[in-house]
Amino acid sequence: MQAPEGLNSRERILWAAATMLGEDAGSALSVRAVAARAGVSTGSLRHHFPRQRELIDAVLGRVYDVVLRDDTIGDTSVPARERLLTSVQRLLAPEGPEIDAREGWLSALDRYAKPDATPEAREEFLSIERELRRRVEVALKLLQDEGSLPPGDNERRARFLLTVVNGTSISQAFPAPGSRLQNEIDVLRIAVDCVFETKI
Amino acid sequence: MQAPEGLNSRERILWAAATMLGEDAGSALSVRAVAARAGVSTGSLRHHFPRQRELIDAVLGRVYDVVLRDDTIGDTSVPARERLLTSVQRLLAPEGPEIDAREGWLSALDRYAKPDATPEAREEFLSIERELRRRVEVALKLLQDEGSLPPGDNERRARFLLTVVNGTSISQAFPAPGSRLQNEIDVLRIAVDCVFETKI
DNA sequence: ACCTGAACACCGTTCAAGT
DNA sequence: ACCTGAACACCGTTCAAGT
Repeated sequence: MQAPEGLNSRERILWAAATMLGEDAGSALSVRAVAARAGVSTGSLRHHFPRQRELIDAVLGRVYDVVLRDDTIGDTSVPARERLLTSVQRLLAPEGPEIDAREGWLSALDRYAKPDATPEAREEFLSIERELRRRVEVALKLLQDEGSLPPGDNERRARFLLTVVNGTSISQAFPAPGSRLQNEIDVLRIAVDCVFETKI
Repeated sequence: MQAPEGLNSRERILWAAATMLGEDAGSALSVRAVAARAGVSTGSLRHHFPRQRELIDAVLGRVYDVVLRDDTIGDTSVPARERLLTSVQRLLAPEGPEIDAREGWLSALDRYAKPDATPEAREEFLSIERELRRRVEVALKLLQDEGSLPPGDNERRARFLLTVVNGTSISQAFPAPGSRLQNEIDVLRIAVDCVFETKI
């Protein structure tokens, strides 16, 4: 596979990395692999993205922009609590054609949580987490500006909510007998209530 | 540093790996580093531990034999909130200088979350989770009987707290730059506050 | 069986050199 | 500014060869 013509190097690199994210779990975003698919040298890649993490952050930022574009966090006809709940639920199971099940949080976890995972894989996981936390924080700020959420430390709140999402994803990974989905939504609801009701 | 004499190669390797776990997070367990400290060749290391994961599993298995026992949940001289916090913290990170909960959790996830994991392995993971949830529930009941915790659904509370613990363990597994431990305790504290302050 | 060390195929990063 | 490709210092794994 080769990058489409008419794109500058930076765009070709991002395109190459994005296509590789969609492929099977084994294909990590190595400098050489991305550079080859983009049709540029490793040096050029490094010129645009001095560290590997910057490349990964850039491509994930773009991918998540597409996936989470239609966020209904601003729909004031729905109670703020429900909107936040929907928002964090979405982090748990991203939908849409660009991201199939492989790219979901669970597979990311499965892919990166191995003891012998490379430091690069861990970096990639961390940048996904950063991106998600950023989005939760944006949602919280919106609700706060709107007056629906009491003033508080949104960075701390976001960290808390994302931790609960993480924990819920483990429950998803190991479905227990019984109505698991219900349990998971229930736990998320507790966390959202916590954000609204306790002083954080 | 060099491995103590009078140990066979396998033991020297495990000793070397164990000492490296105790050092700062940056020092990964690379084949060459462990072999060098153990005073053996990489080939010898590979003879005893054909894959890197087997080495890591082996050293963690040994290290995890040292686990917590004394639970101070009943010590009424300490505020109930602090006792619950300590209790759930303990689930997360069994203490001791040589223990690294991070790697332990990772290897657990790897063992049980793989697609080709046996049903027995998943069952084992689920039973560990059940056991932990049971412990949390017992702690909650104790605090409730004592009058420190408002009446509520302890089963639901326990499920919530364990989910947070799970999520926190992911954060531990992928330590972000900054004071990670502080952040994790902070998140647990929010969850414990939530249990005490909101109606669950 | 146990051990050696070279070799292989990767990795991220750096850098002198070109345009 | 943008790009090249070699070089450096790592990785885990394999393997013919020794004892």
